[in-house]
Amino acid sequence: MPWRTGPEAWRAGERPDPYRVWLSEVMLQQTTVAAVRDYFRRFTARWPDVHALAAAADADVMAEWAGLGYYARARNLLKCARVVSHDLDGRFPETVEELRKLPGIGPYTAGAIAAIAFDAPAVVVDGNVERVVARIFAVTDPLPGVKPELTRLAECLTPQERPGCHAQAMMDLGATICSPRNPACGLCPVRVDCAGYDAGLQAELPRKAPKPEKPVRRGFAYVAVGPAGGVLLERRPEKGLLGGTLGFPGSDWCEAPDPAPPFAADWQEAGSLRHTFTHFHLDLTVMVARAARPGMTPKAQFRPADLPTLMRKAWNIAEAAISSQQG
DNA sequence: TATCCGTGGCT
DNA sequence: TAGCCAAGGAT
Repeated sequence: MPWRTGPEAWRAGERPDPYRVWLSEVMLQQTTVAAVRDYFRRFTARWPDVHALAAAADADVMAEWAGLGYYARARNLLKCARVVSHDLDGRFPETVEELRKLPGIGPYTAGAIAAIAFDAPAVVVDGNVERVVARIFAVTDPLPGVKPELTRLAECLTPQERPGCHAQAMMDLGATICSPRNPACGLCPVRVDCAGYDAGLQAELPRKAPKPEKPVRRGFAYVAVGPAGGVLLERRPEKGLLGGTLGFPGSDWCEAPDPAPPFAADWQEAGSLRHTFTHFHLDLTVMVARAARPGMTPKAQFRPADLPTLMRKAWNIAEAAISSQQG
């Protein structure tokens, strides 16, 4: 993501490709640059422009996104690519208002695309900017309630001149020097204007409302392996947790689930794992059986990397159990 | 306005 | 190593 490495990439006057800006900003929602980098490279290599992505099969995009999380982003990414490709002649809108109408583009992403790709005077407020602004103005009220105030203050700082450069600089400052813990105030170019630093509050801003604790749910997953090494997979419903991703059949996830084998077989317990989602912990018991079933994915076409992380963990446990059974 | 969405890195 | 933490959009 060249335009995220610093202002050098577009100081010469060239603008980054809106398709790449959009793709990277969607990937960067709730996700670090380090986690995104390889995914971005693979997506742009495989689908170099919005028309190519719009023409991709849903399953291919979901497989390429596997492991990155928040799978609604991948579904909305495809919807958005198809609108831009088919209805907008492959051109992304240049205003925040029009960008906001596209699937998966909210206030932050619309502002980021407008500012970075089109150098529009958009107000771009992500978590980094919220932190920088809270510190500069020593805002002590907690998020998320104080977010509108932080947005207003960020707006005051946005210049008419080179707004894209400013947006980029604010996010870079937050991502590097003005970090969540142990901010490097000694290196900070705006320390002399920072009320948070003056008050000695920089490390504890922005304040956040306490989060509710996560309940523990339990569940069973069933990994059936055929004589030739095929596995039984199913695609999850479009909506809800891990929506649209591939996985193993299983039980409900709740406080006390009933076992729910997809068919009768000699199911053996292979092990269990804990996986933490946004709002609960899941203790998953992995069951395995040797069995031939119609509709199995052949061994040669099964790539664990195409699964979301939870199911990849389940596969690792199942595979270890099966290979030790074989001796 | 509140709740639902994953993951990986850090401590 | 287990828990904590960071961080946008949709509904």
